[in-house]
Amino acid sequence: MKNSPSKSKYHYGDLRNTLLKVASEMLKEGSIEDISLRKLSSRVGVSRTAPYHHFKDKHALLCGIAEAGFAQLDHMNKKTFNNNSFSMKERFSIYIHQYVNFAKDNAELYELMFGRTIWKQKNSTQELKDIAYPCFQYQVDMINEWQKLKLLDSVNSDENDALRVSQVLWGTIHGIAKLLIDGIYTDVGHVEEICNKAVDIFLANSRK
Amino acid sequence: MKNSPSKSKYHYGDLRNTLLKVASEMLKEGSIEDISLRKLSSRVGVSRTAPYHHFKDKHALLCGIAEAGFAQLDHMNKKTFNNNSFSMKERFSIYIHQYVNFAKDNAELYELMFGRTIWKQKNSTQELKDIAYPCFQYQVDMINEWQKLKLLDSVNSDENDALRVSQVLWGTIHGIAKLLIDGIYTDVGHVEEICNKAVDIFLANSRK
DNA sequence: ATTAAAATAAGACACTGTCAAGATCGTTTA
DNA sequence: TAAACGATCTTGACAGTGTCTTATTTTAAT
Repeated sequence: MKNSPSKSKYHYGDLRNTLLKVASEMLKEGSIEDISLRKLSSRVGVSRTAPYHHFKDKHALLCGIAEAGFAQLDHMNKKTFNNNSFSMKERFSIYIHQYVNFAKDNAELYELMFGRTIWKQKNSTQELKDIAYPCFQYQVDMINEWQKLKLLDSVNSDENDALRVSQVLWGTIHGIAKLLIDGIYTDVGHVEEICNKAVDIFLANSRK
Repeated sequence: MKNSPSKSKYHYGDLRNTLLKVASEMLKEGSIEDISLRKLSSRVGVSRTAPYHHFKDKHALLCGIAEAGFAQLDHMNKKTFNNNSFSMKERFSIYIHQYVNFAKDNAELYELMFGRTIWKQKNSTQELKDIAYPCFQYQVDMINEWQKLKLLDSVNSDENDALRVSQVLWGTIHGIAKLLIDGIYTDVGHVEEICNKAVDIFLANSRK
């Protein structure tokens, strides 16, 4: 009876992925705080402690959700950066808008990916780091390229300058995103204009 | 016996302020999540439900702590902006550095002031709004002034431009602060350099 | 002095994460 | 085939949380 996986009911099947999937759904419906292992378990139709056979603890499960988010974000960035139908200047603008909109449209997921819940405590899963760090790095690489193309300002005498610009730029888009999704910028309506302004400021020195 | 306030023990004295004070201490020792009403109460030496006569709920107490933070931040900003011993350009730079360092040195307090714990849910205390909103506004006002002085870029044709620059700048310093205190920028050592870079970028158009 | 109000406490409830001990299944081994 | 084993799932239990309700005590006001 190898072809009837749902016969026994005791062994769920692919519980790990089901938990991740349903938890992601819950994240879209409500906030991170609303996710409890007990509610998740009961929704999946399994006992409260069943998840502990697939995740070390709740924290590890949250890391698992964030992983998928980083894969998505990374893919999006790469697609944009390598899209030859736009000029580099356009791609830079698209990158900014896309990043902020990703955060806006997936607020709770973004909060999970870049929030203190995961990173503050040092117990971030190794699997998560393996996906997140390259994603971080790719953004730095993009900015390095844009600097080489003189699209972004760079001080050649300082070898750390590229890194500094990266850090400030990332800070900017991350900050805008955070102020939006945390409800401090109350009007979500002018996101595009805010992003346009950010693009202008960072491109300021490259417009002749 | 009106002059011996600590005689009865049943009526604490100024429990409200004591709770705020001790809770602030706990915030400096650990993280926000470590603050529970029960631990706080027992530390103050009072029953678990006593705080409910001075705060509607835990959320209101946290708002109370944040209030003091906003007062402190607002005072700091005003002091800097009105310090005639520095040029306006210097004051701008000091503002940036001071803001980020405030966040870095009071990480948990900053998290409370600008984090989702307070703002995401719409039940922020009116008292908090009355302190926070003017604090927000003062920063916009500063930036407006700097734009009028041509220190920061401004497009006169667009009346919303000043607001947009404000939003991007605030996003930048908020984002840098957040990436630092949430543990995503792992090296806190280069804060000053990052801030310097941010200053450079925003002042780019004003240096002739 | 009596009464009202304010402040504190204790009990209870529904949640939470997670540990320990048993139950059941599929797979491997002898 | 039978037995053993490990992976998976369940139930029970514990400590912790915020907060509601009810009772007690103190202070203030009349």
